[in-house]
Amino acid sequence: MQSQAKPTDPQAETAAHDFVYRKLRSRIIWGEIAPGESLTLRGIGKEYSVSMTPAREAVRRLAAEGALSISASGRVSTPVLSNERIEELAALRALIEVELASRALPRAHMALIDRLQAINHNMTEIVQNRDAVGYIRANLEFHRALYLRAQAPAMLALIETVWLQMGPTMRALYTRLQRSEAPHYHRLIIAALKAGDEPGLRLAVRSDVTQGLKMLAG
Amino acid sequence: MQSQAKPTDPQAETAAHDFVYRKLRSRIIWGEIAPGESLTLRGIGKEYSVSMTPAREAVRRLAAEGALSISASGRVSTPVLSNERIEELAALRALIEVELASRALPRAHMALIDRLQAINHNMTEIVQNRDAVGYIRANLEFHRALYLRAQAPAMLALIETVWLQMGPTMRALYTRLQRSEAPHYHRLIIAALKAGDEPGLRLAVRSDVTQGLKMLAG
DNA sequence: CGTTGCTTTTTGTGATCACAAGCGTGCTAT
DNA sequence: ATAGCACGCTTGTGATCACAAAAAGCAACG
Repeated sequence: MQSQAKPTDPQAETAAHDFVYRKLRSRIIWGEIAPGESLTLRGIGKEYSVSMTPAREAVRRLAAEGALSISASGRVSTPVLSNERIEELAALRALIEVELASRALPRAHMALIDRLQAINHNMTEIVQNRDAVGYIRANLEFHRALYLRAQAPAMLALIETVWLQMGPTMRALYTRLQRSEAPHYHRLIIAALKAGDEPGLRLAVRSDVTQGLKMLAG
Repeated sequence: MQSQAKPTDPQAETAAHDFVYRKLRSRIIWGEIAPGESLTLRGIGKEYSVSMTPAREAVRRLAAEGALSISASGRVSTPVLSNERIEELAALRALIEVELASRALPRAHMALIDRLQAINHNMTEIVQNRDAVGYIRANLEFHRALYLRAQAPAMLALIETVWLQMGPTMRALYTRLQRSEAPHYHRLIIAALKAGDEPGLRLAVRSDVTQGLKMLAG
């Protein structure tokens, strides 16, 4: 029995390809998939109970965002980043995130600062549990919460594609590193926000973003 | 008679979906399609003699890059940008292109400067012919030639997606504007390159990129 | 004359299939 | 024992179809 097309909704709940896209995207951006790990369309389809068609569309979309790489023969895998590429992506993060933070600063209310502090507090616990995925997840949540205040959707979308590209590599980096404490630059960010200190905020964000890179080079 | 699959090559020449993607991408980035213009999968397929499948994949890829927007019901059209979004995209151009130019500077040979001058010279002719598409095309060629020297593929890829998003709107802007001369900031860029003047180069690029925006606001 | 209702057409979505290339495995020959 | 080759399985690609929803065209009514 082939029930053809979507049995119930068109894309009211969310289309199948979009559902698969979101699921995969989360796994990638949170570093749940190792760099260079390969995926198959049929495998993805089976995992989410859809046919190859929506799986293919989700994969194409992610590939367009740099979250997946497709070989010449069409094989799908998470990208393995060279050191040069990591440096570039970190530079992009520094460039764009500093701008976002700067734009968010005048709009930062107390509620935002409270939320950032709460997230940051959670991170100290996560770190003690040696939970790399949880760490990345909370870290992104921290940055996203801040940048949302910038009211700059295009910039936010762009920086998220950069995060996406770094996802698998970040996980490899963090598990190798085993941090012992929450990022202390986050506290500098919060302090600068409280003080309304723009230069300090820019520096703190830039430092936080490029800090991981130094460990890689060292 | 259904000849199923690709009759000759797998993706040796380039897969059908990739072919369609490239064609559409060119048309969009050069401003050959007006903002808000709508496309259909069957129409695209017919235009390039392929079925809906590769057309759909090309469209998804372009949508992921922001070159096309897809309505809640799945309808495909070129995006209509709000003024706020244009300002954001221009800010992103300024941010990233200044960085790219800066990285290209130490690598800029005489051959590059000659090429930039040649492109710029062509633009004066194109302007007199009132050829908006040709203008955008040459302008992008100018910038791309410069940024290629930066040896920063991730940054270049990112900025190209920004250009893509602005494509249709740029055309609307330039036809409305009817420039009378080639962009004079290009000459400042070339001069700064020759002199090895980094601050001057950064300022010239930033001015060139944000100049179009001012006309919009005025 | 405009508006509301229904019917027809258009359009995107997802499943399925045939096909070809990739890739690995195991066998054979030297 | 190792190198080369052939076979089979895996995997991506593209065409086609059935379906549902949205859009457009059309008619009848206020």
